[in-house]
Amino acid sequence: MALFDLLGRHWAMGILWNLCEAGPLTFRALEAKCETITPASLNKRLKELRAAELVHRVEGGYGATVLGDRLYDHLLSMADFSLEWADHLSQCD
Amino acid sequence: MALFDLLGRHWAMGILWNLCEAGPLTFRALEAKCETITPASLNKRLKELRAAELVHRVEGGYGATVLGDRLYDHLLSMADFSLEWADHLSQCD
DNA sequence: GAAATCACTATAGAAAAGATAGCGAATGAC
DNA sequence: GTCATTCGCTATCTTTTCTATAGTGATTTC
Repeated sequence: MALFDLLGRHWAMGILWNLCEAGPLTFRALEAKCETITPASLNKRLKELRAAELVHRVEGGYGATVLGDRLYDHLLSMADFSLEWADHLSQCD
Repeated sequence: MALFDLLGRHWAMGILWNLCEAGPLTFRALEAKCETITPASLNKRLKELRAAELVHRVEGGYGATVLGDRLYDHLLSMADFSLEWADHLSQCD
C-alpha cells in the first residue's frame, strides 16, 4: 500500500514515466514535459521519488534507477490496458 | 495519462484493490477496509470509479467490473514489485 | 561582463482531503 | 406500531495539498 500511496501522489507516475521514456531530463525539461506541474510540486515529487530510490540524479539531470525502470514496465502494461479502457468508455457514451 | 490521473487520486487504487480482493462490499464495509478514508472521499472516489466503468453497483453494495478486475491484475503485479522494492529500501537504510 | 539558463524557493490563493456529525430510508426485533 | 440498528450517503469546518506567479543565487554563454 505504501507504493500505491507514493504513486498516488499528484504527477508521481507521470514523472517516472517521462524520465523512463525520454531518458535523463533536467529539472526544466521535466517541468516542460509535465505541462501542468509547478516547480514546487515537481521538486517535492522528485524528493519523494529519490527517497524511494526510484529516481536519482545523473549527469544531465534526473534519471530513473534500475528499480524505477522496473516499475516503469508495470506502468507500460497499465498504459496498454488504458487503451482498451478508453475504447470501452467511448463505446458506452 | 487519464488513467494515471484517475488512479492517482487519493485511495482510488486502494478501493479497487479491496473490492477485487474481498468481493462485493457495502459502502460501510469499504469504509472500514480503507481505514483512514472519510465517507466524503469514499463517495467521491466511488463516483469517479463508476464513471470510469471500473466499479459498479451490485447486489450487496459495490463490486469491480470486468474492466476493473483486469486493472486489478496490473495492481497485483505492481504489488509483487513492491515487495522487491521494500526489500531494496530496507537494505539501503 | 551582460544575458541566458540552471535548479530550485517564496508567497498567496484555490482546490482537495480529513474529522466529525448527522440525515432520511430500509430492516428487524419487540 | 415503534424503537434501535444499519444502510448510503451529505454538511460543515479545519487542515493539508496543489496552482500560479514571481524571484533567487549559481553557473554557463557570448
